[in-house]
Amino acid sequence: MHAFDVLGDPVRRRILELLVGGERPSGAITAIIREEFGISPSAVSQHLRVLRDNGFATVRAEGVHRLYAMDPAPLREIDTWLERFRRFWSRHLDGLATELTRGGHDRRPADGSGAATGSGPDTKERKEP
Amino acid sequence: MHAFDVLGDPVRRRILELLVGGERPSGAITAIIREEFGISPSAVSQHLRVLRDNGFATVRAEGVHRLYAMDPAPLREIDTWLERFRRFWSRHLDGLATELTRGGHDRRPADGSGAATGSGPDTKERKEP
DNA sequence: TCTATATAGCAGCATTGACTTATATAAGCT
DNA sequence: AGCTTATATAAGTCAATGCTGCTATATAGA
Repeated sequence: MHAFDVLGDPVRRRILELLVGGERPSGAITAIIREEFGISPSAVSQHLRVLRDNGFATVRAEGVHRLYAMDPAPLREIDTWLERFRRFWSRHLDGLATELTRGGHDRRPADGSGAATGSGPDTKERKEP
Repeated sequence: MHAFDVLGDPVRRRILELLVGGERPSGAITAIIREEFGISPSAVSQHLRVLRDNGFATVRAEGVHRLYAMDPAPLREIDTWLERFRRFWSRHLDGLATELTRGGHDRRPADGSGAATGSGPDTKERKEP
């Protein structure tokens, strides 16, 4: 599952937001999510699993409780991916306008052979058997 | 469809990467994607639709061609959402360690009543009928 | 040891999403 | 007008995902 897919779910995003404040026991997370989204503890547990399995969170046991903590690694990757687009909104807006108009018309051979500006697909998880 | 769901698909991510270089006709995009992912033109068209419908891209007709361009708005929103997590990896790594340990143990009442650090769910698209 | 609490895992069902194939619309050429 | 190219839409299929309800495991305390 790709990091973006993990973040596609509002419950998982919310859990991460909760973990920004630091470690929390599964039970506390479950209580809040249950109240806000009205889903079962089992469902929450499954979301926690997805977060674990994809490196967004780590767990450690303390007695009966499982303490979840955020692991920023995947978010950081996303941040990196966003980097290439950032020039569209950071810096001066003038620069943006220039980008859009100039790049579009004549810089693209549009024959699809050469490597595109994006220097290659970021992931080829699919097809190409 | 949430912005993260849109980006969950590798084909759509790739298309956006292609659009960073500026406007491109549907045909050119289709050719590249077809080659890299091996999917039909129809499938590509459907991905373009998703990008349009969710504000990631805009189109303008020029003769028979449809020229697609990136619209950075949704990516920017994502960038904003990431903001609250950024302290985990930017700045000095020392700061991170501090965050993790300190926040976890004593700052959380963990009773689920008070508003969490995240000041509320970011989206409640689900449940709560 | 027996019971209660905290949490994870599994089976089954419903929904959603990504493809493919077939068809429609529109521009441009002859 | 009729044909071709470029692109979008419709219908149908299949796999993946999220949820509920049930069950399993483990710690703590009586």
